Amino acid sequence: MKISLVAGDPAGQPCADCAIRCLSVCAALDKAELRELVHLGRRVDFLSCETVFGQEEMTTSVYNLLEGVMRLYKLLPDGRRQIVGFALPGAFLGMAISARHGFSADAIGTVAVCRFSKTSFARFIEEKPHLLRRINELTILELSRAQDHMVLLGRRSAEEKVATFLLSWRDRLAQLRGPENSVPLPMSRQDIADFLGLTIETVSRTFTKLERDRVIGIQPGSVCLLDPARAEAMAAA
Amino acid sequence: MKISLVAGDPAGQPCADCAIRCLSVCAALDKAELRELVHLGRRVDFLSCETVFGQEEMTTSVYNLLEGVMRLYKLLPDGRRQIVGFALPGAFLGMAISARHGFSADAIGTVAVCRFSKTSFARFIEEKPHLLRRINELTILELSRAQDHMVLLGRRSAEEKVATFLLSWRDRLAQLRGPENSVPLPMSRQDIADFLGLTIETVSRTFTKLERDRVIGIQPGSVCLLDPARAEAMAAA
DNA sequence: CGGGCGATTGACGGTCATCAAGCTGTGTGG
DNA sequence: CCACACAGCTTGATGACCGTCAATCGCCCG
Repeated sequence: MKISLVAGDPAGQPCADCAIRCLSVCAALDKAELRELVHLGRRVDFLSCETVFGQEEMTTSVYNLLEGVMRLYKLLPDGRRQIVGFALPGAFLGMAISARHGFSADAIGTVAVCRFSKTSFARFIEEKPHLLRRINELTILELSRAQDHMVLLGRRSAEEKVATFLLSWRDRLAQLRGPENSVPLPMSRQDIADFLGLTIETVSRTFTKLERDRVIGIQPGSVCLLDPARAEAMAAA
Repeated sequence: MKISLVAGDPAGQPCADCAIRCLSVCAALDKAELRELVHLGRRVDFLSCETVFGQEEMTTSVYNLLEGVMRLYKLLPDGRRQIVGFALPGAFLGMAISARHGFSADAIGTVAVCRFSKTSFARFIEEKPHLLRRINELTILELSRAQDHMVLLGRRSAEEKVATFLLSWRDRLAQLRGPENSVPLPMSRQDIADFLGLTIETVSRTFTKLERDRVIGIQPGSVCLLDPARAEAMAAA
């Protein structure tokens, strides 16, 4: 299952005809700036489950996600995992105050990123308020998603969690590929569980319950939203 | 219970000798810029439990918290509440992409803020990359706190939640007022419960359990960390 | 003294985690 | 072509943790 949109030629003009430019941080740049940026960044590909960067590693690079989906997660010392988000093409990752990454990021399916050295990107950014503003906007958007997710984790039942997840994942995909009632789920049940603060068994049971109630249809690698209205009602806003 | 640090004279020079300037977004500004900013902002005071801004209200202003503590929370249609954070002096609130606030903010105890009209502040910010960078840093810090909190909400037990909360709240206060084993808790048990994704009863029971175990001492309006090491162990990193 | 609010404590039950078994689809090798 | 293995997912039985409901306490203030 690939969520990918085709990105620019890895060799030739990575930026000029980059398919996700309009979504990404680069949307803020003009042609001259893009030409400058080409020399700083480098396309890197990752296979499924490979780690792009790990929690506590030094933050040497920043990343622009071109194709694929990534899971961003934090681990507790005893191995419990919380996925703090899924990244889609256009996401800008690796910005951190501290010298070390606060979470790990790895590929769900194959992934392509544009990697920049943190220092050269920081130099590039200086005195480019429009780019800074764009980065700030993305950060605020991420923060707002995080706040929504706190409500989900702290105050919603298992059923509400699953319904909310399916709807908001559908909406995020719709922004990339247009509206669609079939919702691809490239991540595993375990990933979904670790995102929603549940166990894999509860996620599985809730999926089958939603299917019995004719709210969704379960297919390998995706679900179909048969009754979006009921799903919205279950999500309880 | 007041966490306040004295802020500048509301009449005279609100910025020049503002006690929290070094903590706030204004730390990025030089004297000339501060003089300019004085005319844009206006000090506003709030009584306990008054609302500074509400979820879904238009974002007409941005706020710099000068004194006091605020709770930031989201409500579900059925009234369930999740507190997404507590704001301390130096916090910069009200930045949002959307035209409406994503959460409500109200005063815990008396509060003083510096209020700016969003549009005039936006104009002031233009072409001030150093200020923009400072705002971005605060946003990233907030995002990082949100991610930590997602782990707490999704993957920690009640006891771990409470222990983690007490330690991290102590650490935040320490940044303002210096280290201290007595931890003021200006917020109610209900606030703590809604922050930790628990009920008030569970919070109360967990507090008394920690007291029985000689980890904390409970006083009206604060707790004393008797055994910080044990607390750290219970928090499980 | 009485009212009221916040916090605490207790009894009980439900939701979801845990443990364990079975299922399904895919790839592999005989 | 089929047996087998394996991983991911589903299903079932059981119980713990924490939510719910209710009573009580402590304190402040009128």
